[in-house]
Amino acid sequence: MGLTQKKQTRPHHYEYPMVSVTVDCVIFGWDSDGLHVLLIKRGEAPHKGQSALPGGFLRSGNENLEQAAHRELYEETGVRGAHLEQLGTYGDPERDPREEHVVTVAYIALVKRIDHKPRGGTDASEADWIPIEKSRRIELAFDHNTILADAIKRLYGKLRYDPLGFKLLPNKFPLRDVQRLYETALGHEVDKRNFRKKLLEMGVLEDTEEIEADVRHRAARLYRFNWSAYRRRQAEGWEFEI
Amino acid sequence: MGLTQKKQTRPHHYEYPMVSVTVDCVIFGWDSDGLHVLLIKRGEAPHKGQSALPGGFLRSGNENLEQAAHRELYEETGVRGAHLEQLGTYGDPERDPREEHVVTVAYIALVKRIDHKPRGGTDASEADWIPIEKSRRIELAFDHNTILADAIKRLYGKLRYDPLGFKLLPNKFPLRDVQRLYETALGHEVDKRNFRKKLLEMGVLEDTEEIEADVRHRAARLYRFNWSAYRRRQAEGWEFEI
DNA sequence: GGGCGAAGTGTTTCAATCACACTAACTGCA
DNA sequence: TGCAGTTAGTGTGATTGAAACACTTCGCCC
Repeated sequence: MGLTQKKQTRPHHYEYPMVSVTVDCVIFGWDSDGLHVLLIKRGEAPHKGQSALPGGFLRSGNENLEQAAHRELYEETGVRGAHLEQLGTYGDPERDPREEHVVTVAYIALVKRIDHKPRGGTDASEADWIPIEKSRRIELAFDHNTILADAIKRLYGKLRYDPLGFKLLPNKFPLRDVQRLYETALGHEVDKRNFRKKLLEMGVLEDTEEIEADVRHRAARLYRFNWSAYRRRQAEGWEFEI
Repeated sequence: MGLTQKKQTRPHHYEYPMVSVTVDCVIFGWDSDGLHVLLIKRGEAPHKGQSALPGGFLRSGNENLEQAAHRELYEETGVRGAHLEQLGTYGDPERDPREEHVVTVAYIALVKRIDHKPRGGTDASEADWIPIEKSRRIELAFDHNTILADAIKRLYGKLRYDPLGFKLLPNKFPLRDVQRLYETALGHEVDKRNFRKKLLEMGVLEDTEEIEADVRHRAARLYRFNWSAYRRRQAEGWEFEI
């Protein structure tokens, strides 16, 4: 298909202005210092120089929405193969100052931060990991503050009954980090013993028999999330829940 | 704005074919004989004559997505003021056989069936309530089987922790109907005594002191869902859950 | 080797859930 | 009018899961 133009007949609604479709990504990353979101500085108008969610136009006819999200993710931030899920679609006619009506499909992306040092892409002059609470106070381009708030709400809500959090943590992690992530999502502290007991009794964490390095205190054991054990238990009717 | 054309500049992606945006609605309705979904028979190509979800093109520039969904709902089925929530967006280039790339934003609509006798609109030669399990076996136009399946899954999942079900039931209902609705959603039977106890202890149902009429057995008391009591409890941190 | 910081570990109490069966009310028909 | 049929309405005890709670172990650093 490539750059070939399709015939542009529009039988039902030729009387309405053109629509453009973009995809935007809310990219979450975790490190020992908390949950972060990846924001870019816009390199082009509109809102040039302002912080924004990475995203761009759908290459219509050539790709589906999820492919577009993966592509934009890579082009703007160098992130590949992230876990992606659709958040929602934002289509207020006034949400984008450009001439045409721009409807955007927002995705949540979860990446293991350790694998992804951000880099700017063509559209983005820079990309930076911003701590989640700080990100809420930055004035973003378009309606990206709304999208970001919706994404955080969705992520926090979903973590409780979906082991999505392990897409954020590195492959091997101490239980402490799992607990911190859940404390962030739940908005309150949890009891260490109860938390560890519950988590380990699920039977989906594997002890790697390794311990963390380069810490200046007693080193913790590292665990790994066993996705196939998880799917097996799930198939038997069990459900993950924190 | 109306029919005025906006200038059709497309700075970033002029090399790609035109995109059209539609909205489609999965309209759920309940009656004593179970959960139903409203389907239309398409009056126009493509897929003329085939069953489909009601929907149509976004009047770009003039309305936002939710307004479009409300409008299509009314135009095609006569349903007004339904509870609407966005389900997701489907954008595979091959999902619609028409020339342009048609991206559709799907909505879930919950209506009190008693208020809405279906009628066909301009695009639809007829609209009919179809029992939910039967609807899954009908071959629908476009990718509407996928959308319908996603909608059912979402509805069933959400009913458990959101009192959404009461948007489907009439204003006054016997507890039996609530139980039936939840049994449908959960996929298994529940114990009557435990169910009633849990529901009533929430303090969000009001006894109307009326009983149902025209039944050939002992008539049940009718209850009403008290939305303001619900919001009050919710504001105190309580959460609805079945 | 003593102090610091975080890891790791069980038991008891309390609250929620689950399992379970009979009587009451109304209708329709003989 | 009473009997059969159908659904409404009601409480208790057993089991399970959740919550509260504090001390010892380990390794590093000075």
